[in-house]
Amino acid sequence: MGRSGKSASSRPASPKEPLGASAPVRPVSLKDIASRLGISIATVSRALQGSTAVSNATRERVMEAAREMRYSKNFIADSLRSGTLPVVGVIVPHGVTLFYSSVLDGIESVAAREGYAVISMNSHESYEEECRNVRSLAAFHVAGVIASVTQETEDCSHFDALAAEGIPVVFVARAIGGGQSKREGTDYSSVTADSVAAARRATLHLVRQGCRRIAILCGPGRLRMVAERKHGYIEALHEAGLPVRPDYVAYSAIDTASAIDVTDAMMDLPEPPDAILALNDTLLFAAMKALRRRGLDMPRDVALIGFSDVEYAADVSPSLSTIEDRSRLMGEEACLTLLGHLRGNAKPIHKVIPTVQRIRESSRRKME
Amino acid sequence: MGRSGKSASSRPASPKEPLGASAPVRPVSLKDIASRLGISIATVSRALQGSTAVSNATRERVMEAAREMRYSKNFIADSLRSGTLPVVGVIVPHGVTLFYSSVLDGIESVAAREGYAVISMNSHESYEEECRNVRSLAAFHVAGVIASVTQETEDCSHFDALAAEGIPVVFVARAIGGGQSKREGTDYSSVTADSVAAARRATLHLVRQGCRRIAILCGPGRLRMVAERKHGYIEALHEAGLPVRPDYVAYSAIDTASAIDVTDAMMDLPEPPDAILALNDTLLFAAMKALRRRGLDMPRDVALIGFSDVEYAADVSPSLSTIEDRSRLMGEEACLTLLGHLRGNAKPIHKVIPTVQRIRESSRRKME
DNA sequence: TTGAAAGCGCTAACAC
DNA sequence: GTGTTAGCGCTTTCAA
Repeated sequence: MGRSGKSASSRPASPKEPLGASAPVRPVSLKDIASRLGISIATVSRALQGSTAVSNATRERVMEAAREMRYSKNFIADSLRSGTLPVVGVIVPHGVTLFYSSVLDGIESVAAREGYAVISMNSHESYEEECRNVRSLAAFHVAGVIASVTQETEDCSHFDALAAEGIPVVFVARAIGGGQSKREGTDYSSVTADSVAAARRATLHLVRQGCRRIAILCGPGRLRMVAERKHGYIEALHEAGLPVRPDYVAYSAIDTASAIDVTDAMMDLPEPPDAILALNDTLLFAAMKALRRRGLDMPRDVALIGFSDVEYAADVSPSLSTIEDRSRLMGEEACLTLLGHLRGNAKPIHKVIPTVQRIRESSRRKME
Repeated sequence: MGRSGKSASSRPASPKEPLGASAPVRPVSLKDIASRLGISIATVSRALQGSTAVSNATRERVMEAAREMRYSKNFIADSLRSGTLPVVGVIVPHGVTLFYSSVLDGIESVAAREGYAVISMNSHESYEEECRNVRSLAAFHVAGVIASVTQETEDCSHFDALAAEGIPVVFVARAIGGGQSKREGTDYSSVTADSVAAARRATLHLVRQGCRRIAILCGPGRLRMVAERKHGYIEALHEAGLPVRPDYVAYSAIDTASAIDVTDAMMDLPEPPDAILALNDTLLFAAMKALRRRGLDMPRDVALIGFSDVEYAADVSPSLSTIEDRSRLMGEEACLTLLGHLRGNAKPIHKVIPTVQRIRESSRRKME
């Protein structure tokens, strides 16, 4: 455990604390208030809870003493009884992205409003670490968990341990199975983006711009989200009566260099694409760079649009058309869903959040 | 409190739980193991701690039973005794930036390694909220706190309440007073960027590129960091024998539209700048946009460099020269410093982290 | 209206 | 080597 609280708990009351490290003093407890007022701990507890079973006079005295002594309730003691901390646990696959930090922000704001704190953990896209995180949160007896699974995660059985202890789980952004395709295991609530619709709409936009050879630039990943976006793309091509060409469906590792290579390879085809739909911001910016290097004009030679939450997409030249996930909203909704479960609603809920499409210079050939 | 744990704790054991919400069961405790094995709770506790005062046979039996019964230690009970949770509290002024999310990531990785979880709170640049956050963390009895103060925060006395309870505090990225200018209050540890050196180096780089009319584009904010960066800029001008012209020191709100206006105003001067140093990424990208709109070439007409952690700065045209804070490292160092305090080191430590300068097309006129 | 006491899970001091 | 017990701070019966 590496607990060092030890040193603080066994406060040796050393006479000469170095520097401003003023002697650690036990925070005031109900006992302190009680003994000061010469009444019982139970009465103090009741008064502080605003119970009507306490005389006004007593309550007043207690309240004032508490204020004066700067009493603050010890959640831990409380939690030992109730079995859970007023804390929402969050697991994200990688924290250092605008997307996840705003999901987190959304969760946090709703949680804070309801008196819950947020413990967040990072699985770094590792299934093993995700399992560790789940165990940690269980050990902390958090009230509930919101998670975005890793790319490696193929089933959610490791979350069942939480459910077994009565800790509700909500998946956000990345879910597994869920929706209709419920499998043997527990069905968990989820809040996800409407990926199919988003990709379909973006593709149809490109069609309306006059593009006929529309490519899609995907990351790797077995994520449902990727499959859904591809599905929306294909759906749109069908609707438009355009063929689905395998050589226009490209996969790249999620780094700039790889994505540039993959884009170059597509543009080297005998019939290169006249539009690209990139599935995330790294791919989007890399595609832009690759096209510019080849001296191609966007959107004239190739129209470009991609999923991205990077605000600076609007500032570059050409400004980039993007599809934004409403990440903060997704966090908020996930937390609201969790709070619902915490209040007793046991039925899983599946929320689908629409995306926002921002058409900018990189894909606009004509006014729509 | 809005505690809904209630429902979970008073588990009504309703016979027909809807769906997979398997009946919430109290997690196994030492007591369960003890009674199963017919030994005392204390022995189980000792065995699990690997105490030598237990026979190997007993230890084995306990270990196996624990594994089998999927026992996991209840931190809360433990913490009720020790007075603190194995949790590091973090307060950031706004979570939704690459900078703070990587600081957080750095903190988290070090904390996790030592068995600590991380509770993060967002002050949204509001002094009042920061105070609330501090109180919450105190109420949670976190082991220690790492904070980045808001722009409004002018002193740290609200953190003294933590120190008074023996909860160590470390400031990261944004500190107050500190260093030499210690004031009456407690002196807290800090981990900050070497802002003076960073701005000085960037300015000297511009000088070496042949720029003589170097402007600085600042955000508002009374942050020490801003003052330091400006100081480094001025220092460099002095060194280079260049005058400090007040009309080249511009202030803008931190949004693209304002920054574009401010940049335009500078470029409308009779003697417009031939270089701009932007103090954050919003200002940097906005300046780029403004200059491009005026048909100015970067770096020929105006050399541009700015503080930024946005990786896509490398992908735009011209690629942008940047000064990056080593945000993740700052988080790691802050957490290490905190752990040091947790282990008993009471002396405040002030770490200064150097920045990384990446010269790209927007400011490179010649090889250096 | 108030108090006394039990108990949440765990550790540590003190028996034996 | 193992058991017994007290106690961390709080809420909640049960009595008075």
